[in-house]
Amino acid sequence: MNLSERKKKILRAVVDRYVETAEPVGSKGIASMLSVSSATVRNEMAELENLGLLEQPHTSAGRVPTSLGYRIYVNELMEQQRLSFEDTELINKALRSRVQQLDKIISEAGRVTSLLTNYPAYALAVSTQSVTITRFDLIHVDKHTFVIVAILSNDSVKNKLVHLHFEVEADMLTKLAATFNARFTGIPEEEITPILIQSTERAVGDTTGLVSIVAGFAIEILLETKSRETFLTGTSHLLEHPEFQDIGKARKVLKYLSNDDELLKLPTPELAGNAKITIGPENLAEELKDSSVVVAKYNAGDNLQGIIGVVGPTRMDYEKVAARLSYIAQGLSWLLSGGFTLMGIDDKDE
Amino acid sequence: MNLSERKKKILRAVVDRYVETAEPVGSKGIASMLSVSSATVRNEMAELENLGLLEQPHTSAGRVPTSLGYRIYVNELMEQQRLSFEDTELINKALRSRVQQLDKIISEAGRVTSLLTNYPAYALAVSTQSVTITRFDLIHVDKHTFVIVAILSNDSVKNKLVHLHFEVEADMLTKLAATFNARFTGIPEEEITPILIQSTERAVGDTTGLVSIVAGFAIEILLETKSRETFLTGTSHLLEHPEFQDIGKARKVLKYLSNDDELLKLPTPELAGNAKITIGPENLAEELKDSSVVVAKYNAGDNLQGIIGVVGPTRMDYEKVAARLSYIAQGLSWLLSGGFTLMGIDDKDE
DNA sequence: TTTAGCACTCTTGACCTTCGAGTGCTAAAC
DNA sequence: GTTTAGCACTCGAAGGTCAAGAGTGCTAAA
Repeated sequence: MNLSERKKKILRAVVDRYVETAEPVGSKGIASMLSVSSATVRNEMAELENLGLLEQPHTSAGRVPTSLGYRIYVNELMEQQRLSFEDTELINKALRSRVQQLDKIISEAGRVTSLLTNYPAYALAVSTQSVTITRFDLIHVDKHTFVIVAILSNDSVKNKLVHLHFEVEADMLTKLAATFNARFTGIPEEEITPILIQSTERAVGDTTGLVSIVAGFAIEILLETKSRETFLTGTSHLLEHPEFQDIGKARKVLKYLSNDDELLKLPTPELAGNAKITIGPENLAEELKDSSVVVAKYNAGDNLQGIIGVVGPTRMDYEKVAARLSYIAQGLSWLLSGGFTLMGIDDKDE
Repeated sequence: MNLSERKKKILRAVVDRYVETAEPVGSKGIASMLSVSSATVRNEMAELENLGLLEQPHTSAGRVPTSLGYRIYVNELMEQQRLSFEDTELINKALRSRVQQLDKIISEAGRVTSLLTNYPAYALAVSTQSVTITRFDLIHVDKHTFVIVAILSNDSVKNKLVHLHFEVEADMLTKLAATFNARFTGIPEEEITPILIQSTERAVGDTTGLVSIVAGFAIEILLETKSRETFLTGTSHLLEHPEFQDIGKARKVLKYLSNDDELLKLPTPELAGNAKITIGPENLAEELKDSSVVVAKYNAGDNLQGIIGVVGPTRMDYEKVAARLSYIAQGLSWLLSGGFTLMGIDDKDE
């Protein structure tokens, strides 16, 4: 869109002021900022309204940006904001927490996102590639107990402690592990069929159900890694914003966000680190037609990537939110894919 | 409290009706149920009001139960409700889901609780006893890779895949595991000191940092099991109830619930399975003085117990909520402490 | 092209009125 | 002594009116 410099300034001023005050902005306030008269501003505003960038809630009110107006603002007027030192420190600290479990880190990232933006935040982890088991180990603990350890193709490791009501020898477990390594590695969940299980039972001469136990575990963890994890935090922030004083609206959005399946359908940016902004009616979901979504992608190793995002009214400080989100996503990418640390060693900085 | 039969009937009727309609109940409606005149009911109601069990929002309105009124209702008038077949089936199905990870089961229990009660639900898992590691195994995967497996005193198993930038022999890992089993088992996190780590390094002649890696992992998981897990679901349900049409109230409660630390302070029932009800001002938290909390405890083995609960307005169908919550808590206890199943075998009923 | 001036529009909040549900009280009935 | 019919009374909810004020569009002058 080709706007004169003055129109750009006015649009920018309207957006900034409306974001701050949540009230329609009149020509007078803007006029003083540009040192022109209010009448001039009114004329310009009328043209911006014709272009579909501004609108009036009613004839005798000030102007409010339309979603198209926000779009222009985001595409052409917005600048890359630098984060304050306090903000980056807060983010770094949250991400550098001691517990290094994947889902803890991700949910923590969601928490800090919500904290820094004052909007509800969600965080997703999505595996992009089908996972298989690359190795089985069976550890004999005592006569009635052993541990199944499975190493997955995405380098995560899963385990389960099994109590038996019959006895089992370490030798038997070693043999069984070898068989599983021969027959059950490198195959997806769908190929672990009852037929395979039965033929394996015959092969090792198992009548106790041991094979079923281990195979069942294999199925379970493969299914589990397929499933996506979602975290939602800071929902109460939604109610702080005047556009959600209408309980009905707030409820609609909150309900939508509580549904994990819907969260997975939300927009996804192509590039990691860069924030993607979806404004009002640009959202596919009916429930979000009045809301905006800002998301950023992070990479967590070859097999996993994820999204963090916030949801709020279209009247949102896109500059600030996008900057924070990008930073957090970049931090996550770094932490999860490259920045391996020797645990317990480099955290003397607490 | 010693009430005449008729007063009990009237109190019960007022509570039931108010729970249903959310509007102050007048003498007329009650009168028809007891086949007396409205004037009689009015007299009785006036006495109930003197006793502090009912109150009027304003002079010319019907009556509403006070928190004391609800308390009497819960203590003396409420009956044990049986769940419908549909409800029990729904609960069973949710708890019997395929993925058997502990936190998944617990969060799922929260989800179904919220679904069945139409209130926000929370679920906590609290370990009651200090956990130690009972056994280490180090599995050699390839020259640069191995897996640490630690079995804990509460029968859970933790692991981590470690990539090294130097090479390591299987023999070394075997030796290291033996050392850790000798020195690091049965001790709490506080006793894994830098001094212990250094002396262990000298004992096995480790200059590569391997000992630090394994010890760091031990510290991490011991810290992690100490931390409590909380899950909150169904927050949007709160907004469905007329007492939370006031955004300010809703926000206060939602914000309170979003704080994990606060959730841990909520009331705890003594007996597993039995629901405990805390009404309005009985709650210690200022934020919940207008709300009620119903909680039930479940046991999950010797070392772990937890709470599931719902939060809603004092105008709550305590009978229904308490029954559902007890059932879910009992189901969880059974599932997590006793009812071991051979995974992947007994779920043909899907 | 910009600006001062002015009539016009529309929301907001204050204030009033009406309506009706429900009450408390009194006196009569059982 | 208890119950009930009757009636005056109270108070909130809903709707209507009105004045104030913010902001606009338009016109005509600078």
